[in-house]
Amino acid sequence: MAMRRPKSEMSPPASPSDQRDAVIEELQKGAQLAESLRQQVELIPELGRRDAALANVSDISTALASSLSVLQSEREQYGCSSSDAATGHAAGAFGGGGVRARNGAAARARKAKHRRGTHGEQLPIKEMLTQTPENDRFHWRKYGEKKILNADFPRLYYRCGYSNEHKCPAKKYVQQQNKNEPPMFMVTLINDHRCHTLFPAEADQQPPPPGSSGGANNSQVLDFTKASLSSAAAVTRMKEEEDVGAGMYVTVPSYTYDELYSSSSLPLLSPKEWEMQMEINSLLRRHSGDGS
DNA sequence: TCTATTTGACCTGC
DNA sequence: GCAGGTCAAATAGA
Repeated sequence: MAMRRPKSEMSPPASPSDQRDAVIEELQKGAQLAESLRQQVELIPELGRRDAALANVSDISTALASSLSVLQSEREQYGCSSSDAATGHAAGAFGGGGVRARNGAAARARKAKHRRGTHGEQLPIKEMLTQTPENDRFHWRKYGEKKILNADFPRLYYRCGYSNEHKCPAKKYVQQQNKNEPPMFMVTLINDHRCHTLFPAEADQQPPPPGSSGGANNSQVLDFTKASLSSAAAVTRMKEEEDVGAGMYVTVPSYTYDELYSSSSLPLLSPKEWEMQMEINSLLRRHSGDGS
């Protein structure tokens, strides 16, 4: 599946390094917004809501840090400025920068291997650092675990839970990066899902496809989609969001407040918190849409 | 009984 | 030959 990046949304011509610097700058602004949001969220009196909101903010920060990290590695790859203190600082502030640097060689080797398909074509790969590797709305089935050289933690291998019945090629590698509380995980997604149509609004009332996890004991089956989202609008928006973010894996919801929270199982943000999160999302969306 | 997970063996690319 | 990725039999749990 080809990356979707409408040309009509592209920025006016600019050198790649200029565009990259602009994106870095905007991401840093986003990081500052996320930090402001975190401070506000900490004032929420209800413990449950506060923790849930903090987790959301943490995810946003992680996505931003991951994006910054990707851009920084691109800079190095293209021989631009050898160091970027601001970027490094921002990434480090979220706890992922150093870890990523330490495992950079392994990641590059992994990427190089997977970019070649059976006929030498490049495979779509997305990487991100996150504290919640399971929370990406898809249904995954674990098929392997491997101790990786010079890594403190084993790598876990997942494939789409509908890989058989719908020939969905999506795979996901998850590797814990540190012993922090909560720990950070490097998530590598390979291939796009072809099973989007499995999650229409009515999916809530339908049993899983034949042969799938009808009686899942679900200790490792990661399926948040059907439980989390029930409105057709939200599901449609989710897919649009994935399309926009395909080039730079930043999965941040962009539904309206009422739309998403009409479903019951998601942690709640106040309208004000929601507004701030949407502002961050628009930054991310703008640059994932026109960045190169 | 059925389905998912675990884990050692095997395969593949470098 | 090594390391990473995948397979598949054994196992666990609902």
